[in-house]
Amino acid sequence: MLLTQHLDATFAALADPTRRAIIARLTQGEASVMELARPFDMSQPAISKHIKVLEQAGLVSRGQDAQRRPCRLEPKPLAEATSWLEYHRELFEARFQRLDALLEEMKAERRATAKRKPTVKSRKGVRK
Amino acid sequence: MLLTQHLDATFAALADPTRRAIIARLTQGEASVMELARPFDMSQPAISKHIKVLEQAGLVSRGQDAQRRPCRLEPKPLAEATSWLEYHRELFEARFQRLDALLEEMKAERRATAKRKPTVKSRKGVRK
DNA sequence: GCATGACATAACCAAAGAATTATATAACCC
DNA sequence: GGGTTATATAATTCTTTGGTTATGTCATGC
Repeated sequence: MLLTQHLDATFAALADPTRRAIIARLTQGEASVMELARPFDMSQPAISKHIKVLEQAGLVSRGQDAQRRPCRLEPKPLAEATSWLEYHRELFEARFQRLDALLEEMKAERRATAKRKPTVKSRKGVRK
Repeated sequence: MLLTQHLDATFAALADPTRRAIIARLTQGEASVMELARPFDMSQPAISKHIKVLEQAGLVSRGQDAQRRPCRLEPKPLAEATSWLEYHRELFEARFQRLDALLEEMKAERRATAKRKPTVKSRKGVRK
């Protein structure tokens, strides 16, 4: 599967509060479906479905322990999601620093050429 | 709004490839709806809807420039999402380190009490 | 004032998602 | 083997989502 589809599945899985709570629980170690279901006011099949979503997104994998199917957290998709966010946040920050630099530059420029002519029209929204 | 609802909205917004592409574009600076729409084989209203989703999640805010409504990226929701992921990844890692320690401990124990009696039943899936 | 360009809104549709209840499966325990 | 426990699957319902086309709005520029 492509990275973009991974991310689709991962972010979609993370978009549900029940599923995030399940993930949070699983950071503390493996748990069976029943254990995961306990805190929620929700039917067992509903929890099973949530787990299936997490599993299909690769966020969770499962073992076998008698009748139990213990769930454990898989770090990779979380890492991919984090990585996407970090990467774009950095791009954005970099842009901001360039903007800062540009603003400084413009300020200097303005000092140099002060009051040559009035600005034509004030436009809100800085455009590239 | 509660943090959990923020996260619902943010992750849901991030779960769509078109919206992630829009975000990626916006790391490079503001853009109008038309500019954002250009790369996609999709109607303008479709893009407007995606932007509305991003806006309602707080990921994007908009200015006014004549008839244009330039979009810019808002870093806060991205930061919140990243923070949630980082936090839980750390919890998970910590757990892993404890598990490592435990495994070491058990290994030592096993060396000390070697072959006292055979294990009762092999159970797959480590339970807490 | 009127045509144009940029965008939003409305009405609609198909597909996906989140829940339910009822039922099946499958391993254990006596 | 039969009851119990853990979990999965099926059928159903309701809502949300992601797209469409058609139309409305509003600022601009001639």
